[in-house]
Amino acid sequence: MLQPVARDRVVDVVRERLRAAILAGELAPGTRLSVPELARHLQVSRSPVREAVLLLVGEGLAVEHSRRGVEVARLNLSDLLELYELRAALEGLAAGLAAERMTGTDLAALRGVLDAQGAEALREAGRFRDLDARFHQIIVQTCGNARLTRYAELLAREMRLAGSLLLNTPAHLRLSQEEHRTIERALRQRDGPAAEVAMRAHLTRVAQAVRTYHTQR
Amino acid sequence: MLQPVARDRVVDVVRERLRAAILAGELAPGTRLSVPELARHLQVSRSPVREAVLLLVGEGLAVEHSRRGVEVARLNLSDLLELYELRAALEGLAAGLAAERMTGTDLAALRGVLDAQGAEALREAGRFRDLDARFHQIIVQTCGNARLTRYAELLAREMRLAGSLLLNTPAHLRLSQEEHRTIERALRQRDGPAAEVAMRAHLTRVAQAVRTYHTQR
DNA sequence: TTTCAGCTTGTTACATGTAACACTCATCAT
DNA sequence: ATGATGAGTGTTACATGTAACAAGCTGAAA
Repeated sequence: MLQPVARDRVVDVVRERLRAAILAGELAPGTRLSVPELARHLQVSRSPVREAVLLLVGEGLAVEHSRRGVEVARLNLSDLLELYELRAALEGLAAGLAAERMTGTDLAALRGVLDAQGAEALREAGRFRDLDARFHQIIVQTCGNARLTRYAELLAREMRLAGSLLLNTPAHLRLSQEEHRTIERALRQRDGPAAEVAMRAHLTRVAQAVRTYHTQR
Repeated sequence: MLQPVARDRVVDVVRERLRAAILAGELAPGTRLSVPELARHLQVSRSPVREAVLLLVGEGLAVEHSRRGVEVARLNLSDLLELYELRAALEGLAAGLAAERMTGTDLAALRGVLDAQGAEALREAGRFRDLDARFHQIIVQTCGNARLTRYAELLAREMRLAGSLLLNTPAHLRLSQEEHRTIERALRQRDGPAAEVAMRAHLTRVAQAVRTYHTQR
């Protein structure tokens, strides 16, 4: 049985490109997303660009000012704390559910991420963050609740807009990795409640670290 | 200081109209949302209709089939259970936060809803459901986490698409009302943890009721 | 200097044109 | 009957036209 081909639509390509550009920081928070300009750059007409931009607004990566255009979302400290608060609830739930549903493949993938992080040591913060994101993604993708997966991924992505508000010091990364190991252990033992608690504790602890770091300074 | 006027854009009007029509059941789940047809009916051009339809997809009220149009979302039992599971986590968090932030006005509004439900008795299920929705809405709107508010409202709305899967018998409504009272009490006493637990228990209990009702039958 | 009308520029929001596509149904060969 | 084929219809996806609008600038009046 062949899959229907479904060639990518222009709007999908544009959406991916814009998303990638935003998350890579090429389109920094606050940058105006001018539809005609983007259309010129991407060599397509304005229609699919307009749609793609509106989709980004729906994803929380951009904000719309009625009749005055769209700009890349700017996150302040309280936005970031909001996001952690939400992620703690959602991913806690996801981890609890995932504990019961994870396949051997999933567990191996999780293990792979942790090992890669170990090997990577703390050489490059960017790569480390990617693995961190992958760790969380695997869990929310195996939780079995499609909407939960979707929202958790949206929140995790949106969070990347916080840029310099995120903590990248070796000490913080190491601690996170430690907590990830605890979560992975609970998942491996199929202990749902423990996984849930560990995940929630992890994210609330990070939130707390962010808060104290940025308010005492 | 005057507010900027910000006349409604056509796309906003259309979005509201379509949303209302879907939630009222005038556009039943599964109905195709043909952009040209809707544009003709609403006497506007296709552009704002197309945008509005895509926004509804983003809200979860409609689903898109690439190159084959959009239709009003159809929810089955497992979708509904997913939604309850998510709402339990999100609104549990919201209730816990709201306990600390509710103003006297908010508490009075909550009380008002409960009283109105009492007066309404169980005469009309539709009206009763509206008050039920309002109860939950007040709480998520006072939680202080804007994103949490937004997602919780989206989920509550989406749930209304489940139509006949929802339980409307007097016994169920009465039990829900009872649980609402418990939640309200915890909020009034500013007991965050109790409010959180009560809210989560309420929604998981309803989910359980829905599950058993529709699987044993 | 301050302020404000008027011009300029670029955009948004909406309208409309159209090629490619997806469905239906009838027709025809097997 | 069954399945392939092609016409016909309506749609999506993309392109483009344009009025109303927002923001910035300039220069004249206060």
